[in-house]
Amino acid sequence: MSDATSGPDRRPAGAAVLRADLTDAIRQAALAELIDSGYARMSMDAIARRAGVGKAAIYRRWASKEPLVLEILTRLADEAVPLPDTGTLREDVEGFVRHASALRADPRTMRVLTDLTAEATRNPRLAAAMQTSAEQPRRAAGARLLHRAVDRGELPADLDTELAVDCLVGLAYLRPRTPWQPAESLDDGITPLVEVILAALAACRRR
Amino acid sequence: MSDATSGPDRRPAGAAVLRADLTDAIRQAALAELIDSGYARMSMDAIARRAGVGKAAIYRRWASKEPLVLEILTRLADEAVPLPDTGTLREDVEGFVRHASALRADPRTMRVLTDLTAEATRNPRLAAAMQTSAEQPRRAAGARLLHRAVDRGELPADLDTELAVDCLVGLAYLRPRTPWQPAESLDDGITPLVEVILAALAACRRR
DNA sequence: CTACGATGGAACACAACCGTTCCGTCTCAA
DNA sequence: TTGAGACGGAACGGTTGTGTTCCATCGTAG
Repeated sequence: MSDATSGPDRRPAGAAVLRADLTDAIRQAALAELIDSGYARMSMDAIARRAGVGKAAIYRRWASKEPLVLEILTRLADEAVPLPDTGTLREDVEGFVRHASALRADPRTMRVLTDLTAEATRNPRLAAAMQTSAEQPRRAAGARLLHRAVDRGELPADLDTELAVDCLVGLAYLRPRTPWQPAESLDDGITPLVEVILAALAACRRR
Repeated sequence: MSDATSGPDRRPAGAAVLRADLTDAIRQAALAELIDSGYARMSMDAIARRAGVGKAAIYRRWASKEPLVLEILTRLADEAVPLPDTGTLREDVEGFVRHASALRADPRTMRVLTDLTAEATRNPRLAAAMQTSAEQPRRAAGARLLHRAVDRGELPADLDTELAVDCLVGLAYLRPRTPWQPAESLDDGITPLVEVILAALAACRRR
């Protein structure tokens, strides 16, 4: 079948091309299903139904659920991580914490995040994608934020960057990882938390 | 059927009682399935197969998968949280961190933890059970540890306990929540982490 | 204009799971 | 000794999912 049209004069053929709008509708429906049902429970039938397409249209583009989800995850990650750069460590940290608590306030994000984290436990490809797409950009943003502070002399020159990033990310994203119950208006609690983070960062010295 | 044997002289009947060893075998098999497949994918058939019992034996004890898992979770939680009490804050914290990093080193625990966390996003009963069984005991242990330190004067009297518990639990369990990749021998990294936690705790003052 | 090929929709065969129901057997409280 | 009832095992009907295949239709590159 592969060379059915081959011959002395290969006519590369007429038209009919994957419609980009459908490709997009499928991606959107898949994300919605992922949010509603989670990775394990989401079904190709439901995606097709939701997108208003035939299942064939999906399988023409992706071999199965996994590559579809991986692509969605990668695309989501490409939406940049806003990196605060206010000129002072305190305000940068505050921006970082605010962004984290905004994540927590969004149940859709929470579901996808915890869901894929769990799934990554059993799926190495997904784990790699999560690390690349979710963890690394945030750690990188944190690291840049810290380096600037070191340059300004707001943090010790012998800062243990790895440990400091752990602390920054860990404390800022602490609550987003425990989905039990309502996103209390963290605005109240942000200032003391920033204070604590600053104290912790100052203690992250090498050796 | 409920009063088929009722009458003037209700004979409370003969014998045949749920066999405790089977009940236990089922619980064990269910936990194994939960670890291997996760909540969403685990099936009653697989549990029965694994336990070497008929499905009827399971449904005689639990109405469905949910109450079965809830019971298992509750029982696991009853295995006490070891609460270090060494007499100094530093050593208590170190014990706390060690226990957390031991959890991370155990892939079975990691899978169940992340899995049920994700599931809790969609199942309020499970969320409540997780909070009661997983979160509260650890927070309570942390709070007691902190109160002792305050009494000894190792922490300020106006300690914001809630925030401090957040920091302690958050920093100690940071890595256990991101399952990507190998449990690096945290023994190396424990001392600096303890140092950071101590600094953070000291900064958790009220107002 | 033409014909290539993607389209939505439907149906396919196959598998897994659920929760129930039926067996014939065996255990144990009364 | 008796009989209520739990036991393993098997099968049930119904539902849901997967990935494939067929169709008549329609948009479009050549």
